[in-house]
Amino acid sequence: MVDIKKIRQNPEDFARRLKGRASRSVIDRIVVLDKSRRENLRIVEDLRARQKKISDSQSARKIKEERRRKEEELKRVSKELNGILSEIPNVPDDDVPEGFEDKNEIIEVSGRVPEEKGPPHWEIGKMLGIVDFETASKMTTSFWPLLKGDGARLEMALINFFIEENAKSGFDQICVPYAVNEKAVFGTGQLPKFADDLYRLENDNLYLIPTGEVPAGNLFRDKIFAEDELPLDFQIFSPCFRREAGSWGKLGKGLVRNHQFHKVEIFSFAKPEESDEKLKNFVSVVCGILEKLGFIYRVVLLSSGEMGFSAARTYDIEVWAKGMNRWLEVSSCSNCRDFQARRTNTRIKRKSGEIVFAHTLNGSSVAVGRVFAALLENNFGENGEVPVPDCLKKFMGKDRIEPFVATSLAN
RNA sequence: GGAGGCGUGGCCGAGCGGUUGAUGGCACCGGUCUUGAAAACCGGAAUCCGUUUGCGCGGAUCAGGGGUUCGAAUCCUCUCGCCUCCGCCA
Repeated sequence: MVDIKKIRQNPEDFARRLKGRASRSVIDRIVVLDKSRRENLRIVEDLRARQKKISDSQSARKIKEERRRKEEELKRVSKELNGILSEIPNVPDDDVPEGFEDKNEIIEVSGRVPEEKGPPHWEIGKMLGIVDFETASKMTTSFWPLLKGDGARLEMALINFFIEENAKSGFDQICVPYAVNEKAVFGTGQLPKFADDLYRLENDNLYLIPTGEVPAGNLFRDKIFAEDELPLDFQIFSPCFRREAGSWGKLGKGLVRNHQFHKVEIFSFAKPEESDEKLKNFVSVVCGILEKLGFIYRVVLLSSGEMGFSAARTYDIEVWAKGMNRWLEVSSCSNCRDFQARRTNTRIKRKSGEIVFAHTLNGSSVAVGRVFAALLENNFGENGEVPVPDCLKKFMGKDRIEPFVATSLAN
C-alpha cells in the first residue's frame, strides 16, 4: 500500500514518480476522495463529540440520527478510496528505468554465452523418461509437471542443495501453509488486482499460494518489532500454484511455465536503512548458487513496467539455457520497502519511540523447475548422458542422470 | 462432524452497563544509588486517524462486523480465530 499522505501532499510529483504504473486520472480521483473523506470524518467526529457531552436523551437521539446518516456517507467514500488505493502499485526507486522490457538494464554477465547448442530439456527429459507430461495430463490438465526416477531425485536434490546454501547465508528455514486466506494474499499484494492468477478453494475461501512470499510476508501481521529484533531472514521451500490465466500463448514447452513448480524463497524483514544492502545480499546469495551449479548467468535491473505490483526495485537473475538458446529467469529479488508492511501492518518501534513500517524483501533462491530445465540442457553431453554437478552429487547419491525404468517393469 | 470454553495494551492478567484507554505484574525507557553492573527506589511510556508551525485539541480502538442503550471491554447477534472433550483420520 502506498502512503496516501504522499499523494495528498503532491499529486503531480507522485504520479511522475510512479513512472507510468498508474494513470493520472486515478491519482486525481484519489485526491478528490481523500478530501471528501476527511471532510466527512471531521463532521462525524464533531457530531460524536457533541453526542458524548449530552446526557439528555431527547437531543442525544437527534444527534445520533444525524451522525448515522453522515457515517453512511463516510463509509461509502472510504470504501471507494481504499478500493482504488489498494490497486496502486508500489513507487519504483528513483533510479529504476521507466518503461518496459527494452528498458531493462543488464547489470552483470558472469561469462561468455557458448556457441554450441543442444536439445531442449523437454526432449532430453522425454528421452530419459524422467519428465512425463503425457501421463500428467491423464490425471490433471496440461502444464502440470510429472517427474520420474532420477528426474524426481534431481528435483529433490536441487531443493536440498538450495536450502543448504541459503542456510549457510543465514536464512532460517520455515515450513508454511500452502493455502492461505484472503487477507494474507492481500497483504503481499497479489490481491485484489491479480485474482485471476490464483487458484481459489471455493468451499473454504482459501487460495493456493502462488509463491512462498505470501505466507512469509504475513508472518508478522500486526506486529510491532523492537528495533534490535530486526533484520530477520527466512527461507521457505514450497510448491507454487499459478493459473497463468491470460498467458496461455506464452506457456511454451517443458518446465519453463507450469501451473505448479517448486521454489525456495528467501524473505527478510528489515529496518528501512538496511534494506538496500539486504537486496544486494539477496542477489549475491543467488549468484553464488548459480556459480556452484556451473551456470552462466546475468543480473538484470527491471524497468518500472516489468516489476511486480509490490516491488520498488527488482533484480531478475537469468541463466543461459543451451537447449532453448536463451536466457531463462530463475530468480527475482525485490525490495518492497514499506509497501507490503503497510498492508500487513508490520512495524518497528525505534529506540526514540518513533514507529515506522518495516521493509520487506523477497527473492527466489531459486526456482527449482527452471534450474532443472537449464541443468538438463547445459549438462547434456554428446554421449547422451547428463552428468550431475559436483555440488549436487551428495544429494543425488550418483554422478549421472540415468534413464527411468520403473523397477517393477524392469525384471 | 457433535458438545463446551475462550479471544483485553509488547507479553501475562484484572475488569463483566457510567471519567476504564482500561488496576496490577513482567519486559521497556529515563533518573537516584554504585568503581561498573545487578538489586532497590523514583519517574515515563499504548496504537491509529483527523486537525495544528508547535504545545495541544477532537475522534476511534478491549478479535472483527451489526445491534440494544442517554451511555458498552462489559448486554444481544453474526463472522473469524484459538483451546478442551467426543467422532473420524495421515
